[in-house]
Amino acid sequence: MASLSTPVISLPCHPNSSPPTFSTDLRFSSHPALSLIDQCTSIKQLKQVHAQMLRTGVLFDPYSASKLIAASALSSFSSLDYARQVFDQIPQPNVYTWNTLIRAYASSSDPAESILVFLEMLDHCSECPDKYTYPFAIKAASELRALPVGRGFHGMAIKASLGSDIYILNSLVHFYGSCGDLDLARRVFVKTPKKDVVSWNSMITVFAQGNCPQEALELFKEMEAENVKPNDVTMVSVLSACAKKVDLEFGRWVCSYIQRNEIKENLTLNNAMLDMYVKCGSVEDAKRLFDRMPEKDIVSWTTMLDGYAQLGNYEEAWRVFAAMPSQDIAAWNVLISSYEQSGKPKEALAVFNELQKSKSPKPDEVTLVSTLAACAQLGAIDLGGWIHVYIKKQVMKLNCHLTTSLIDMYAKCGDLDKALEVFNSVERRDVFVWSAMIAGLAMHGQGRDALEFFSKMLEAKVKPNAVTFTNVLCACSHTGLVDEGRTFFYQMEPVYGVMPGIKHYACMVDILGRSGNLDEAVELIEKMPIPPTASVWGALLGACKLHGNVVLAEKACSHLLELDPRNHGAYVLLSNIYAKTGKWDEVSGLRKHMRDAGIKKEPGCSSIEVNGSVHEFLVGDNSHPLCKEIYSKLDEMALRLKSNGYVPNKSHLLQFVEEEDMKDHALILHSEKLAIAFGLISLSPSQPIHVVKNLRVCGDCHSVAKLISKLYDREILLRDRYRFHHFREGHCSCNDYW
DNA sequence: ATAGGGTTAG
Repeated sequence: MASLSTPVISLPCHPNSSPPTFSTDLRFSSHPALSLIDQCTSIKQLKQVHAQMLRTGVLFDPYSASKLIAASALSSFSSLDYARQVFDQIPQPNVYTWNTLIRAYASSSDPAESILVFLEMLDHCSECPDKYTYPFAIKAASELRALPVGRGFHGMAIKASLGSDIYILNSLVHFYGSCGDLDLARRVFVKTPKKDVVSWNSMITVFAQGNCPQEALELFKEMEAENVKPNDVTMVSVLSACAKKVDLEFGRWVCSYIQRNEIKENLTLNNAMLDMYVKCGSVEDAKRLFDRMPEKDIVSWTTMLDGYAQLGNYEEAWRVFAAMPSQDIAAWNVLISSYEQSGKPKEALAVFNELQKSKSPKPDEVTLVSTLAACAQLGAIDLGGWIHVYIKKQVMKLNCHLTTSLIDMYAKCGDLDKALEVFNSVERRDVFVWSAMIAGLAMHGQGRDALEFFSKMLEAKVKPNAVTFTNVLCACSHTGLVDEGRTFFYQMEPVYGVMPGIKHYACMVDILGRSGNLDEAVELIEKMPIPPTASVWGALLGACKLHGNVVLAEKACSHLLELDPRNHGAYVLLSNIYAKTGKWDEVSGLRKHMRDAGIKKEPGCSSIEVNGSVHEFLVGDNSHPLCKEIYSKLDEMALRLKSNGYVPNKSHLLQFVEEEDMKDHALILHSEKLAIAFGLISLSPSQPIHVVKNLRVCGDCHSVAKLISKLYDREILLRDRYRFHHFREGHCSCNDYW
């Protein structure tokens, strides 16, 4: 195509002067090819127009060429690569042509290319970037969240005397906001001399998306006071702020404001209203609006679907799913993630299976993140590993979200080595990747390694957040690292600027209490700047139980029951304390109250994955198809245990268990024992037995598992609500500290 | 003659 650099066909009415200038040649602007560009509906048609433009020489007019490039770059049927080819055929692209390409890349999936084209332009274009170039280039920097790059553009614009162009200033507000620097965004906004409605919209959007919904709403009021008339875009951001604040009352007011002020209701605005209603929990308001919307798209349907799913109304959610015009991957994702997040991981996996069967749409990264989280909950390592292979096969790039999910899944499924392998294999590690790895080590009782990773994280200049500290303190608690825990806790705010939240306090009470520093734990609770929650008193109660402190346990129980009146464990424990101390009136009073209020124990449930399917067992369960075999295995286990000197352990001073549970019979039927028996039957001797329990493992089951691991020479991995127990040769990885 | 800002899933 070398001949294309000089036209082979002479141009119609082309001036004879050389070199030719193509700038504002109106003879081309009415060329029939130009109106054809807008009518193209396929790449084939576009190529025909392209050929015609080449033949007639119209392509060498920069304005016409820009139109072709814009059509190639922005239409759904074309590709930017094609636009780039067109661009490379233009002998002397002018600033318009460059701008068109920079603009197209800025809003493409590869905004970095926009920056590269900008740099190319500096080298190859005789004209300087102008007031149109900067907003596009800044947009690319926003997409990339490339703070230094955008700051560079800001400086260049000022040098080019474009520093007070309102278009550039508005783009900069948006840019600094999307880089997370709300302060710089605000400074540009404040310094904008004649703010237009877009200036206000940009700043309101920055606040709404930057987790400052209150500031967004205040700025909206300020805008009103300044008599700037808001438009539909303003209202979309204001509604998004209401949704973030979960402020239904103000959200409803905004909807009536829109009608009173005759702001035109387009599809996007209606969708934002829908989203606000759904996020504020009023699916009824959403439904009323949905029914009167003149136009609906996939976003409207997905928002309704989300609304029902979030409220746990799956019947209605599935109805919406079936009724929507097409089920894109986002719709599937809503179902999978809402099941996963509401503690229904089996249902989440069932939906994922359906999706696999339906062949299309293809799972995306969000699907895999939610599905991996469901695998992690269930301990379903076979499916989790399958997804890992799937990611590799699809040559999907492991971004930080997926990396975090894989590490979390492998750690929670008991394969810490695989988790470390994933961690070591990636280049980019953000704070969530590091935190997940620290949590993984912590739950496997490797507290010292967890702290080692924490210091490596600091060396890598990754700033720890509240989640990191929860995991670090958790590591200290599981390994009994009291001094380290105390140090980190008191360094959080002054050294790392992370305010200790309720979880950190609960963790710290746990660390102190568990290690016997009950007085210090109580002192910490008394000095808390935020009111203690049930989890804080629960941690203290657990410590009292461990150290047999009846007086403090009674105090912790009454606080706990005040905050969580349906806490079964606290009632049982309190009534056992009363029984031990002879306060029989209190005992019967408590028992009556529990009966009347219908306070029941959360049933213990253990699951085990065998050959890719998950089997669940409840206490004394006899619903499994292999029930007979399981129970005869249990009898055999009981015999072997007894002949090895095992005596059921039922004599703690403070127990969370009720009288009826204390018989040998009930103990042997605890769900984890059923699952272990099933594992012994159905897995080969070399396969470790992975069991996941929803509650904390009881002391008796813990000693039984230790003995079984020795007597049957099997590895047992038991994950309870708080951590892992890795039983091997009669020992547990928790060293009986849990 | 041309071009800047907004909503939905972790």
